[in-house]
Amino acid sequence: MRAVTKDLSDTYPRAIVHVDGDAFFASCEVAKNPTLRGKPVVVGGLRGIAVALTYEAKARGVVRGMPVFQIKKLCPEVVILPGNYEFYDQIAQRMYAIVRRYTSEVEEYSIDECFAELYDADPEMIVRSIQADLMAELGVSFSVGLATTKVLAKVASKFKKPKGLVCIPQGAEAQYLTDVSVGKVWGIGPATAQKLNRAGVRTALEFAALPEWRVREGFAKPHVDLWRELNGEPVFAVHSGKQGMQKSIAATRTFRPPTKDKALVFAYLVKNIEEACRRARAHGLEARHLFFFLKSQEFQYRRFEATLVRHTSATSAVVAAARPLFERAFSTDVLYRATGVTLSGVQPKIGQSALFGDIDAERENLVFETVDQVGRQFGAHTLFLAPSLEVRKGVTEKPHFTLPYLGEVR
DNA sequence: TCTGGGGTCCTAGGACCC
DNA sequence: TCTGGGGTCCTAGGACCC
Repeated sequence: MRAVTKDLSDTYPRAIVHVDGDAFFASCEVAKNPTLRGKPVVVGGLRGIAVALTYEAKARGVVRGMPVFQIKKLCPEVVILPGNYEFYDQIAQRMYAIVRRYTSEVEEYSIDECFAELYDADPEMIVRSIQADLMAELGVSFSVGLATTKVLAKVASKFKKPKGLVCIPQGAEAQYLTDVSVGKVWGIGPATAQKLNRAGVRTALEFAALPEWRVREGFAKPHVDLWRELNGEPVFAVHSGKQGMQKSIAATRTFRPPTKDKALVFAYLVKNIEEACRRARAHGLEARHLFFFLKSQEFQYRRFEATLVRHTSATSAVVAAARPLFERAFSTDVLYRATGVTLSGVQPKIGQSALFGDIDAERENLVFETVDQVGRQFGAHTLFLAPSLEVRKGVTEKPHFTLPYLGEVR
């Protein structure tokens, strides 16, 4: 224990916190349904593989990415749940709000993580309090790390999961980095880990101990930045507010089997556009640029982009921009396996007054507000554009009717 | 694993200009 | 122009993260 009278500005010239959910999706399910507590619980995602699992499931040998049928064989008593991202997002919003009670500098890094910067005299006491509040109010446990940089705070929060509370004051870095393999450091992926291993660097401490000139000579800027952060020099800022704003919205889908059918490929593309626009509207965002790609069975990409006539989140406007590009892009002798779309140049939707006079925009907005309302009431994608009908074979037929800007709708 | 889906950032190299 | 050395802007794609 350090003497309580010690001046903490020496130990934390900057106090960066990282808060990280423990088995987050699975924990949320347990918080919602307490009878699951203590049981092996798995949240399954696409195509029936585990995307999150409780520590009880982990203890029985279940791992992320394991197919559901295999999990059931391994552990018949396991509870498998489909996953409810909207609910997890609600818990995440409450998590951010709790951390904001202690500082306004909060970066919403992902659905189960945030960074924050503290300016208090005793940051170690504050992080204990944050962690206790999260546990008490959400019923979900978080691991919390405190250090002098973002990269070190990440090391700290990961150091003792679950329910870990690890503080790395200035000067104590080495003891925490010595057992961390270099590939586990935030920002070092497989390619760089391999390169470092070939150079004889295996742990985070060995990387941090390299002389600066070697790092600058052998690596690009991102890894020089990491090296500096591991050595306690703050490079990465905590991005709160506008800086943290989302810059693009993407929707991509691989289809099986791959196809040469032009109408079908276009239908998938329209479906992706619908999805991206729906999410943009849900977040009150509008986009200025459209990017899309067609991906062949050989993983060759053809990319296209267009600037939209104005900032918009109207599906019809985006489809209208995409259609002529698609017509030119599509090749009849290529086998396609996926399409994807990205809306970029994203900004919050401007108010009615600023749009005053733009009748087209007003009407489009109105139409899609209706679409979203119907979606909320009857399930997303109850209404959709006629071209994407191709991908909905097998869906029960509904009476169809026509709406302005949407064309034929079912 | 024969290769999911949603994001961000950086860099190498070509085109173009002086 | 038989051609040196820059800047700048753009794009394709790599690398990484959750």
